[in-house]
Amino acid sequence: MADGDTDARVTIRTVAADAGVSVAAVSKVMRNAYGVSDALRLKVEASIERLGYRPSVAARGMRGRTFTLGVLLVGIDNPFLPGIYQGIESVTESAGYKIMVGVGAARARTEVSLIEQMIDNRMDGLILVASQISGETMEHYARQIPIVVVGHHEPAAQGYDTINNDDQMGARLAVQAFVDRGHTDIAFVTQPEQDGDLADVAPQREIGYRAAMAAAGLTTRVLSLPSHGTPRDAQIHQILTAPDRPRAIFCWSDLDAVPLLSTAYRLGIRVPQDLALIGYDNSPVAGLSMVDLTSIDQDGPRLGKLGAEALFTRMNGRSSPEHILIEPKLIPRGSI
Amino acid sequence: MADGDTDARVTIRTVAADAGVSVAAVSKVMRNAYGVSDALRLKVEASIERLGYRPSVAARGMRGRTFTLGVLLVGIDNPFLPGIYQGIESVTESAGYKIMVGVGAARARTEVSLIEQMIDNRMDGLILVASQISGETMEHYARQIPIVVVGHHEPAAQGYDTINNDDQMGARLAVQAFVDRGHTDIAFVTQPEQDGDLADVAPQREIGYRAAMAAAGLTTRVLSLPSHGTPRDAQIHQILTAPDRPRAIFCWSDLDAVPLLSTAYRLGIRVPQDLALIGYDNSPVAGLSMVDLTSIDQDGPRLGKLGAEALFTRMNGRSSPEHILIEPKLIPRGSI
DNA sequence: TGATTTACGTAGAACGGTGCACGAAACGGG
DNA sequence: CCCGTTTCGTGCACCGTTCTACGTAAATCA
Repeated sequence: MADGDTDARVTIRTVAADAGVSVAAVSKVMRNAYGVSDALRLKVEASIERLGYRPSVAARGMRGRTFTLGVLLVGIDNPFLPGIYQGIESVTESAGYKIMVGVGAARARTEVSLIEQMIDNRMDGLILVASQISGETMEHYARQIPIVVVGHHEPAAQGYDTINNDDQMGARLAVQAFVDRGHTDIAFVTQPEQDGDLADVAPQREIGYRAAMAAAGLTTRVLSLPSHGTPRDAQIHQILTAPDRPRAIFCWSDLDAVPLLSTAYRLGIRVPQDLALIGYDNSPVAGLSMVDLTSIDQDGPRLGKLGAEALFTRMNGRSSPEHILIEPKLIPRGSI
Repeated sequence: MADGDTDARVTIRTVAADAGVSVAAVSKVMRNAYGVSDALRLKVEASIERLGYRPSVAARGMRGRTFTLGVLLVGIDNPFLPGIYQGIESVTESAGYKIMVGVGAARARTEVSLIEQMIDNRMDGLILVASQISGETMEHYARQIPIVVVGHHEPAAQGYDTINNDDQMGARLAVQAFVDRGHTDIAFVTQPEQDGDLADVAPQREIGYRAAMAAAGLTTRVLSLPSHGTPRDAQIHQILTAPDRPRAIFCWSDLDAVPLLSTAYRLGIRVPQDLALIGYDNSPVAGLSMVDLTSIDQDGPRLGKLGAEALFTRMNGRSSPEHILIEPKLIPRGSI
């Protein structure tokens, strides 16, 4: 805590005057640049300490780096974000970088505006988590600032990197788990793709589901939960009360799998006897004993860590794209 | 989307040159300041549109306002934050302000550093949600930037505003609900206060609990979940397997009430027959049919909305502090 | 019609930093 | 002892805005 109660901002000039050196000298000490003697450094550091000086990120950003990274999250209530964030933070903290978060609310408009906001704040790099933005738009911004995308597939992207779990494999793991338990009537519940965008995780999981079902010689059945129109709860209710309700459901995300389970419970549908269920993301709720939902874990902390590391190498000049895929894992619980 | 593929940044000078006017004129148009003819405005706006110009927040911050607010959140996995955030956003969005979020990880050190980061980024105001920072430190920063605190009691604060639900009343509602159902053995489960700080919500709820118990002529019993040492799960396990396990528990937050319920379920303790439970925050999980946890709702969206509104009036010059308390509500469910 | 106001547009100095180019010592080799 | 290198520290031109002060032309008033 600064002991002074001075309201006037301490600037680099204040420090320079206090230490009896030039402004440039203080700047050099701050950036520990070349050409500073120990004597000078000590003097300046003493003044900085005494005055409680902090450089203005805004001013600094106009020429050099800000040592701030932007992280864009789809929302704030998505249970798989905390793990990723923590993974990112573990890397950036030790590197002395600060993080500012933008909350996208899953609307492309908002996300674009937040990306621009981050660029305008002169951040040094961006990590976009589960972004809804099109590959083309992304390339556009990637020319202005180093970008890494986590949780969105775009394997052909040139200007930025992508870090993902292998969603197709995750889907195969789920189908396989059902098949192993003798199921044949396995449906896939998903949210509809945004304007035909196969890059999102849900379509990827659907591809994996279809492939696995075909390999097992089973017929596919895809149920969609449109984001507009009837409320999500009603849609889920409809799926569960339909006369041809599937015996097993692989749900694209715990985000919908948990409400699905909750509704089943309310309807008196026994799980797993009447309905077997597998979700995706292995959210904390899935692990509660009264929920006990089998789910595919994609190791969020690892994704975040890899994302941050990729961003750093890119910020340090790498220009060839990097597209990493890690292996998901099935966490078996009582719902199958 | 800008159609050009120019990597060079479009600055105010580019626009000025393109429109054939001075830099100051463009600035005036941007801020719709006084002394701009329609002809000039049109010319400039056309250029802005054509070039896809966006002012640099960083540069702008060096003299005027940035139209950016900082929101500091305790964590990212806390279920009562989304509501508050949404409430804040509903106000700021229509006012044309952008939001940048800082994630504090419930560590005072990190929070302070994020506040400084936000000041250094020249944000126009700050909303701190459930911050752990001491009142004294807060006053210090409040002299540098308008601050509103949500979810932390400091009714005597001079330099900043606080917005809260009435945590003492919330606790009374919980105790009353138990008493109405004939309970007498009612314990309060809480996390220990950080360095004797009574300003936090948990101690406030404890005060309310003690008062309500005294009013009902019952003896209090407070069980603490220390954040260090044994893991949270083990502590909960211990409380539930103790020979003198309470018949009813009022838990300071759903954050702990849900795991409590989960462990009870695993141990075969029947709820509410063997154990009645009330949480706080009415998190989405509490409403799931297999959880069905009674909880105190504090109307997060309203807290957020009031917080943002208070911040705006403060940014517009109000200097007298404002301390708002709203009424919480009990949401009865199957756990009592 | 001349004086005064009003409206518009422009220079140019901030703002708080960075980083290049340069000069002055100090150093060291021949 | 002279001259080329280093090593330090400084002056100054940026970065992209805002905003005050000012000049000029048009409009209003007497």
